[in-house]
Amino acid sequence: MNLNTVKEHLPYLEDDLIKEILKTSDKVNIPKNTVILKKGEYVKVLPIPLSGYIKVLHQQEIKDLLLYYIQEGESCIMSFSAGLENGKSKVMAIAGEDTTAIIISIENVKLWLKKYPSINTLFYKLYNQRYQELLTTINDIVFLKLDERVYEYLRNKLNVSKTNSLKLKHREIAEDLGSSREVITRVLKKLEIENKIDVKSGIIKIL
Amino acid sequence: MNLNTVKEHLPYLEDDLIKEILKTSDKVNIPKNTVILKKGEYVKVLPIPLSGYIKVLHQQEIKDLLLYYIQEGESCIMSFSAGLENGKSKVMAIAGEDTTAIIISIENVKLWLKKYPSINTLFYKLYNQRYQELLTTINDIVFLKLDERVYEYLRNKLNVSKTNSLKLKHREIAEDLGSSREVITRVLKKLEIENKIDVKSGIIKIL
DNA sequence: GGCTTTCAGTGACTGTGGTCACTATTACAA
DNA sequence: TTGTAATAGTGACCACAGTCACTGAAAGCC
Repeated sequence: MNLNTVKEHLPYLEDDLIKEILKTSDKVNIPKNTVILKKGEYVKVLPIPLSGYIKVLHQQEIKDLLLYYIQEGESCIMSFSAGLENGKSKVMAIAGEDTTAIIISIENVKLWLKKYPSINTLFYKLYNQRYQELLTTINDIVFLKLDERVYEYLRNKLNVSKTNSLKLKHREIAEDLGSSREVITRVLKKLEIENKIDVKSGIIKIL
Repeated sequence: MNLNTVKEHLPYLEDDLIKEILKTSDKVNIPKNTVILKKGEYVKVLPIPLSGYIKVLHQQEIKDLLLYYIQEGESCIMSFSAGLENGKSKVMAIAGEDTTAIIISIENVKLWLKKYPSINTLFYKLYNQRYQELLTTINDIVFLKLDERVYEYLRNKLNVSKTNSLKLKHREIAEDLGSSREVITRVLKKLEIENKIDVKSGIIKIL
């Protein structure tokens, strides 16, 4: 892994900092569906995906709810603040597909915050982005009906996975949206009849 | 307004910074229900309440939805990031009661970020707090039934207003929760029957 | 006092989406 | 190929909460 590869994903950071990140951090492969962080765990590291993406879920006893995706060059900034205060995570993070990521220790981030103030700018940017995404999530939940929510979910997922079709189990969609399988089946059928999506042998396309 | 008064509310900041805040920022009185920031407006100042509180709402065409309160010594950190990037606000801020606040210009904050790195720590703390509150809000919306949501809303409101009873119109509750008046009437009656609250001539107490 | 406006209370009705119970289909391994 | 598990599809049912159309009660004002 060289400087330019990382720079491509993290254009906001200065070279010295990237060098230091490379020196002290590991690059790891995370298979799809690996749990990276559980609710209640102490946050000790910060993963930054270079390929693939990470799903961040709100975790309740019974149901989960997808909050947002962490994509290339981003980071779960929210667990970072938890990390800074030695706090426990309130969310769960799972690899959405096979993902390669840089793993940075919170301790190092603390050092870099002092040495490289530019990192603050990046963090504020990321905070802002996450906040926007959370607002969108709230908006969808409160104001959209389930069929619209499913549609938005599919569009978003297509965007994040950089493909033009999705192979998803109804079960998965239901879990991400905090709904139930049968209902998703119904909704998908409805969307198909309305010519908003196309489903052929389990592969969903948006029209 | 002297250094100690402010220090009391903002214990994380160093004296020099507080002095500079005092020198360059105004203290203003904001009457209840004054709109401080609308959705879509550019964020130019950062209000920090010294007494009273500010309600932050998600604003949709028809309905609003209460996101959280900004209390003494806190700040709407989320509009701050919007401010940093010259962005527009995604939320609406209203004085929840008669409020006194320090008004800091974003331009000054930008300067101070470089001069006083300690402000970053404070901001991360606040970011984290807002994030937690948003998560709680999402949680309540998705997983709680309306009666439980109303109950949590009342408890929270009591906390924020530092009183032990609330004089609220059903209308107001409905607006904050994105529901409708009649439904709130029904729910309050139910909560009363269940001995969770007590309502006497429009004044609500929690039991 | 009466008059008007605002707020609260109530019953009837409805749509959405969650649950249950079951069948049909597909995928895959022995 | 057949058996088994996983996934999808479907109809019946129901609870929650939103809407409508009112009536009743309080509050404010001349």
